[in-house]
Amino acid sequence: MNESPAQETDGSGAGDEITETEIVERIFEAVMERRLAAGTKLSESELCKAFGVGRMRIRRCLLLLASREVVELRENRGAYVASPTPAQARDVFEARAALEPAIARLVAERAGAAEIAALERFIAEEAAAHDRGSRHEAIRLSGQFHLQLAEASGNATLERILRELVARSSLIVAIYGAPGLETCRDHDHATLLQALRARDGAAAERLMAAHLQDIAATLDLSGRAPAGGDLVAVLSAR
Amino acid sequence: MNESPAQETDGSGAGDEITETEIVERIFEAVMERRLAAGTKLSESELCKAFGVGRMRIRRCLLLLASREVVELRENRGAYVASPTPAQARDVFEARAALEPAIARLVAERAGAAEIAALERFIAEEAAAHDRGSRHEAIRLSGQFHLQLAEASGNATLERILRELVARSSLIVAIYGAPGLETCRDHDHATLLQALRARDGAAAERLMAAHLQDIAATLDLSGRAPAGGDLVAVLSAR
DNA sequence: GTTGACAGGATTGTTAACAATCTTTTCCCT
DNA sequence: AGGGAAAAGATTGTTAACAATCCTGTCAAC
Repeated sequence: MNESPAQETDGSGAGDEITETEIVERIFEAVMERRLAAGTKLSESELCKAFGVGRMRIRRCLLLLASREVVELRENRGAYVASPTPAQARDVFEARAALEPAIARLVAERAGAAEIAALERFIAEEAAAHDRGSRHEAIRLSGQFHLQLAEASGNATLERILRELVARSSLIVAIYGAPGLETCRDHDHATLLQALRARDGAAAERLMAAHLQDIAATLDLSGRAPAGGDLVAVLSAR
Repeated sequence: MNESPAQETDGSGAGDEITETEIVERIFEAVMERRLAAGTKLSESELCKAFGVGRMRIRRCLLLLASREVVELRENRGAYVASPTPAQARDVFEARAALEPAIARLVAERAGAAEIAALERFIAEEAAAHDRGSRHEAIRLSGQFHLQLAEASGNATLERILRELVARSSLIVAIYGAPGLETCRDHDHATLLQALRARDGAAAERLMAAHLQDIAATLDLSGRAPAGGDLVAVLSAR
């Protein structure tokens, strides 16, 4: 119902080529910022037009996105933005609970002053967006903070893994989260940053664990998956 | 120099189709079992013949393997089994240090008796292979134990992530490990299993962390990456 | 004898057409 | 009028040919 999911800003000019990595990144961002909702169909021809590339390139991108479970590939049906099941939602937050406290500790112990300063600017933006009431911006920055932290850890593998988990978390919170609580509490981020500034790895680890648990606690995973779920179960429930 | 890297056992019969997931899995296993060494070229035509599928299918598989950094795709040069750099090696073991203790705790707290029994059988096989002196078998089972543990955690996301990390670890140990210490000490695995049987999550977590640290300690990451590395640096070193 | 360029062969990357499947519309029958 | 089957259209999956790049072996020049 919206316009093209992740459109080019330059009007299909015969300018420079876009890299497949950039396309994947663009779709990742669109998912994280909630411009692409779970279950949205990603038609090949539309994506070709949107990015101005051939079909093969798009198919490669969709395969890459599917390998990270951000999109779902259905046989002869096409690509759809993933709709995580309750079990998958639990898996994702369990994985984050394992990874992110360790990441926070790494950052506290080894990140440079410049990187921590960058995180501080980030939090300032986040708070400003929140006060300003720009919901999309707040959601974007909230997720981005976690990614920025992973980047500051200096571990490319952890960063890549977390990118996947954060994108999927965005879908999960949209589906199972309480309405209105779609962003991390910026206070949590600020407190965590204090521990980082103090180089207190143990505190950073603990605060991140608590922060993730708070987020997971706002989810209601009791029901069945809404999108793509069992229709008869949904209808027979009332 | 060897025969085909991961050959079909049924002689190219017009039997049943092989799935792309299975091809990826076969190559993953070949890497984990050291039948495919770091830097080995994976030519498309050879893989097509080996698995009896078209080129497109193979290219998709190579892209999936590249997305997990198990193979490296060089522009116009083809696909090669990845040769992790020292920095990547550090990243991989840092990620494992974050994930696997948490996995061990999950298994201790929630795995069924049947799954723990399966792990016990595994360790028995491992010890037998080790005593028997069948090195390949020992390496295979040693890595497989960690995967089996992830599977027993009941978390599909953690399992998938760890599969990637274990495969890459196999390459890393082959490159940077001390010769002869290419397998986990089976005693570590046995001790860990005791903690799992006792449902002692904290102990399992601690033992796994120590186990991974032991493995990482046997690596020598001081030099440059041998395969694909900077040749002048290697030569000017002596 | 060694170095450089050049041509031939092989391999990878891309494009386009074709085949198969799914979705939607239309039309006929009850 | 409602339901269902069949055809038309659209979308995805696959195959094959083409173009571009790289590697190898040969030959000439210094």
